[in-house]
Amino acid sequence: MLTGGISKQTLQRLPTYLTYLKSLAPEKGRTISASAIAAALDLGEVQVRKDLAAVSVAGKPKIGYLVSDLVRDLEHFLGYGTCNRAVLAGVGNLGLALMSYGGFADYGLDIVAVFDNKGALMGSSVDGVPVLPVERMTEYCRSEHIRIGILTVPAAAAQGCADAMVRGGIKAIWNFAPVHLSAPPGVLVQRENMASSLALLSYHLKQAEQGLPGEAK
Amino acid sequence: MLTGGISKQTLQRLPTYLTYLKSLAPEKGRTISASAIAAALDLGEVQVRKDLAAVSVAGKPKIGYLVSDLVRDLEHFLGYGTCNRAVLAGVGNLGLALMSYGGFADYGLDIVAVFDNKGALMGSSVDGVPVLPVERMTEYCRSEHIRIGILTVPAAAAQGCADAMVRGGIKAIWNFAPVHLSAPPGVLVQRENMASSLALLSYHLKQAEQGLPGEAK
DNA sequence: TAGATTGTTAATCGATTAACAATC
DNA sequence: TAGATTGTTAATCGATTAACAATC
Repeated sequence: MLTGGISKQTLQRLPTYLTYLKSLAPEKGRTISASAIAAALDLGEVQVRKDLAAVSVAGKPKIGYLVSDLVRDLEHFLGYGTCNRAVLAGVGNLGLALMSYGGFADYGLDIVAVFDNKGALMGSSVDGVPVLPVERMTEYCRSEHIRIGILTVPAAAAQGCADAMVRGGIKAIWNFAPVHLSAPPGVLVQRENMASSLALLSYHLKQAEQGLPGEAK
Repeated sequence: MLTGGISKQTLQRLPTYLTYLKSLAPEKGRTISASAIAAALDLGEVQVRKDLAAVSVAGKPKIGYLVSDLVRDLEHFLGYGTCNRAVLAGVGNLGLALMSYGGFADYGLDIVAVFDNKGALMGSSVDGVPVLPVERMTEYCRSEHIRIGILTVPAAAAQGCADAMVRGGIKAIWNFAPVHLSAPPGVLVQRENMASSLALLSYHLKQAEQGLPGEAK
């Protein structure tokens, strides 16, 4: 359980509810039951009710939830209104992909500067965001009060980059580099671990193979 | 617990151990203790021992683990030797990023064809991998016995693409599109959920803010 | 031998699920 | 009212951690 009484798992499911609810045809006054949401997202219905109860007061017995209220409460809880400014380090393929990917603006994330050490890029801009030399990152973060850093540099450069971010006052690092980073207490490192996901996929295949012809369960 | 007696969490940690062990200077006969690994990766030492015991016979009291044995056992368990051929659908920024990202070949993944519906791309190739029209994906997967599909198409196209993959006999889908996908039993959908990660980051910031000036914990 | 370190068994913790009470 | 649906309290399940036994 995190501070504030909401579990990590619940928190991670909230954006999924929101995306689903927003994908529904926006009829005025439209309602939906927890069971319908659960069926659409392959979740338990009690779990859906518990998750929603944590962020919304909306549910009405016999009727369900007013979709528009739920969307409003989820967006408010997740802070999709308030913009979090972020910097990104490492303007390679992955960095560029993230900048163009689905508009993080929808999620309240605003990438305001990107940093790299390839001289050729300096002074240029990507999607209207300036590209600056990494040496200036700490100073930039401090003076602009940036609190989120996104790391898409190679593994070998990641810890150094993270340290520079921490010195600049950054409190949350989204790490795409394939290494474990250490950071002082109070700084959250959220790792996007591609290798972990891949491990699940390939283990599943191995099991399915060996499990045949019996049910793969 | 998955089939085969290893928990999902353990499985997800294994690649992290492997990456860490490989990052060590490769001295012949080098050993390492569970406590040292735990300290380096911010894990509990009992957890490390339990995880390693699930995949390796290597540990010796008073001495620790022989790094080279551990690397060998982890690679074997994770199937990094045996190549899993995969197709990727959606040659946008993210698709390109994944193809160039850190060489998935190291993880036993081999992207052998990519699919898109932008006419301009047809017949061309990316990193030596041919770009084909999506209409041919099902047939291609079936005839080439592909079992892994990577989805980097826009949300609106994702379910249709996944269905085409399933018809082609694919058994594991790595989904980067921001939607929940449904798939028949026996087909694993592993979602890379960027919005979930962002939710953790921004919640952490919100808490840190409100928690001040007290300790953020 | 004594001590460091592994591996296992038992206890704790947290999250999910089931049963039920509340209510529109 | 009766029935559908929410929300909560209790039970279950799984993973982590603590205590301890084994061993080089």
